[in-house]
Formats: sequence, structure tokens, C-alpha cells
Amino acid sequence: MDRLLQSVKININENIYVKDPESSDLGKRIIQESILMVNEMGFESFTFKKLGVKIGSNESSIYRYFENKHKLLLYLASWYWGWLEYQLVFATNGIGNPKEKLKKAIEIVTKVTEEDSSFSHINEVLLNKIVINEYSKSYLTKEVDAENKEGYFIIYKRLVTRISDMIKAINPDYKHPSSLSSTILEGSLHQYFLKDHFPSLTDCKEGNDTSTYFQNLVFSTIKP
Amino acid sequence: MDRLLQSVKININENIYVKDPESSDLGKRIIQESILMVNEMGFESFTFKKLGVKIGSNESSIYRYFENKHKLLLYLASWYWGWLEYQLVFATNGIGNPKEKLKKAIEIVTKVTEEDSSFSHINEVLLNKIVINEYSKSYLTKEVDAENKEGYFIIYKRLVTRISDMIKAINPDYKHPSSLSSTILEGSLHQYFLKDHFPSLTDCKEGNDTSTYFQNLVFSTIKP
DNA sequence: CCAAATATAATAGTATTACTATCATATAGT
DNA sequence: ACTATATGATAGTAATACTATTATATTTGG
Repeated sequence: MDRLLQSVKININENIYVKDPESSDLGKRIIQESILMVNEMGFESFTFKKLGVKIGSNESSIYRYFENKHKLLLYLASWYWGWLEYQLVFATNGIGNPKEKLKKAIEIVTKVTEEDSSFSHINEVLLNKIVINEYSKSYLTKEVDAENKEGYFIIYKRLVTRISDMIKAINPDYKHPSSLSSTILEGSLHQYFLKDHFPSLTDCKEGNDTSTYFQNLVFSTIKP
Repeated sequence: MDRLLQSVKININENIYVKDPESSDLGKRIIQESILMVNEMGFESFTFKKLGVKIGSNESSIYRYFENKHKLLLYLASWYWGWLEYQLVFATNGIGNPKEKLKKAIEIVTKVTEEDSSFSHINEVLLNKIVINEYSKSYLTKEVDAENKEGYFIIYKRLVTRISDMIKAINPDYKHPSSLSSTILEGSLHQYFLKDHFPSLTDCKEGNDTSTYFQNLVFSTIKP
């Protein structure tokens, strides 16, 4: 997988950034360090000023890449979902059996994140933690409808649709394929959050517990 | 139901507030108007200064009830979950059949919110909208572990546990009762959010769609 | 290789937020 | 009427989230 991915670039809506952070060294440092910092101090405490100090650059220079930190969060989240989508498509493409295919898809989107050496400036493990802790904040806003119209959530929506389509392929009569798909994606993040902070509210403790939980949930629910 | 509830007070952890807002007229106006305002402008734009203007009071007076707006959000959320818990216990108490009981419980926590005249200063319909749009922000913070230790989320946790226990009563061998219970509560809020902002990601369009979705999900998954 | 374009850095300034502190006034209970 | 307690008014502070301007590097095209 590594070799192939080396030439892949995750494609992100151009309106999310002012200048493409992939286009320069400073841009990549902004992404790289913002992942470390947001993970470390949380999105609320994170500021462009602090990021500037950390990367030895200036606040005003960061504003040339992103309008504000909310847009940066949208960028990081889009990158994460784009990366997951790529893995999902790659891993399920050759599978003919619809049930095997969906099973694999659920495994991909619910399993514990592992480092991907193809993107050296991005720490996928920490980025996954950011998505678990901060993604909701990117859409639980008053601007969500306008931003949705701008296409800022398109990759995430496409991912939900892909899994929804796989569910339909197994049981075209099941009444809630989209709800079930969105429940898997959002619910998986939530179970990981609970594991770390409210362990009594989840049974997903380690390894592939989360995958097992959702695979069982989905296949019991949709039957053939 | 109305008569009985008139003497009920939702019991909220005393450390969430500085002074009990139920203990005075100003306190109740703070709660009443904050629900309208947070719903109207979103939690980010909401400030104590603006609230003061709206209720014809002073910023500094509001600080005598809540340390900050985060604590006020914790209060509103706790009140909401306490209110839901009361309805759940009340509605399921007499039901002997475990399946009927769980079915009713899921209906209560997933159905569309209706006004409850027992609490005249609280608009439950708007409060439900606030919980849908803002609740995640109350725990997706760096302080979550400390605040959990303080007991700020205890009502919500008790609700999850209640439903988890009902699942266990039906099938003691099912491996993920807590995960399933937390998926219902959190997933229900999410489906309502999707309905309003990402309709293509949900099949829950109106009336009792959400209840039907989750009842079907749960009973298919746990079987007998 | 020089000029011009472009990228980055430095500095300053602004409105708003999220408070804290102090003092004044109103009201309520004994 | 006295005194506690609740509320209101005002002022002040550090930090945030920017915008604007100017200066200095760095790149690149002729």
C-alpha cells in the first residue's frame, strides 16, 4: 500500500484554505504542528499566535493559509475523512461478496488508527484523536448550512453514502441505510471517546472491540 | 402526569452552580432566557453580557449564579437529562414485560420533544434543540475527566445505565449493552441534527422515524 | 545576473470576550 | 429601624481573533 499512496494527494475543497498548505514548506509545518498542538491543548486553547511561536513563524503568515482556526479544523477533518475514504475504497475494491465487502468497510472505519508513512508531515494517530475530540465542533455551529452548501463536508458525506450503498446492496428493503451508516461513523468516534473518558458507558475496551460491536450491530439489523 | 410533576424538582449537582437558579426569580429568568438565547444565537455567540441586557439585569449578577457559560450549559444539559430520566422511569415503571419496557424506554428517549407545562420557565422543546446542537461541547473538553470526577455528568450516565440494564434483562449474554445504550442516546441526538442539516445522511424524516429506527436496531441486535 | 514578483516576518492596532473587583443601592426579615 | 442579603453599576484586565501596514527575504523570469 505504501508505495502506491506515495503519489496520492488528499483532495480538499479549495475554499477551505486561502493558500494550499501542501504547496509550501511553511504550509506543511502549519499542518504538522497544528495536529500536535490541537491534540495537546485542545481546540479551544489552540491559537494561531501560539502556533506561530511553535513553528518559528508569524501569526500573520498563518492567516495567509487559513482564514481562522475553524477553517483549519475543517481542513484537518477533511483530510482525515479523505484519507479514510481512500483506505476504504482501496481495501474493499476487489471484494465481490457484498457481505464481505461491508464487513471490511466497517472494519476500516472503526478500527484503531495506525500510522501511514506515506504522509510524513501528518501524524494520523493524533489526527484520529483530534477527530474523536473535536470533529463535532466543526459542524455544531450556526454556519453549518452555509458551509455545507460550500461543500466543506463533502468527503464525509461521500463516506456515509458509500457505506449506505453497501448496506443497500445486501438488503435493498432495509428502511434506514443512511441512518445506519451515519450511526457507524459517528458512533465509532463516540465509543472511542467513551473508552477514554466514560469507560462505564461502553463495552469497547481494546483492539477490535469497536469493530466487532458495529459489525454485529449492522449485520443483525439488516439481515439478508 | 402534569399534576404529579408539579411538585417535582430536577435535582442537579450543587457544584455546577454558585447559587441555585431555582431559588430566586432572577435565577429562573436566567434559565428561561438563556434557553431562548442559546437556541437563537448558538452557544459560541451567547455571552452573560448579552443575557444581562435581555433580562434587564447585570452581567455581574449572572456570575453570582454561574461561574461561566460552560457551567450554565452543564446545568441546562443536566436538567434536560434529569427531566428525560424522570419521564423514562415514570413511563416504564409499571411495565412487567422486559421487551415492552425497553421498547417504551427507547420511545421516550428518541421521540420528538413536547412541551411540559409543569416547568413554566423552561421551554423543553427549545432545550431539546440546545442539547442536540450543543451537548457534545459540554464534554468534548480538556477538563472532562476532572468534571466527570466532580459528578457533572452523573444524570446522563445514570440514564445510559438504566437502558443498558433493560437490555441485559432481555439478553444477559449480549456482549455490548453499554455501547448499545450510549449509541441510542447519542445517536438519537445525531439523527435529529442530520435531519435538519444533512438530510441525505439520515432516513429519519418525521414523527416517530427515529424511534422506529432505534427500536428496530436494538431488538434485531440483542434478539432474545 | 538583475528586476520584479511573491512569500514571509515584524509591528501595531482594534473590538470583543471573559472575567474580577469594588462600591452603591434596593429589599426583606427580625 | 437595623442589618443582612441580593442585585446593580462601573471600572479594569489579560487574552483572543483578527486587520492593516510596512519591511525583509526568497524565487523566478527575462
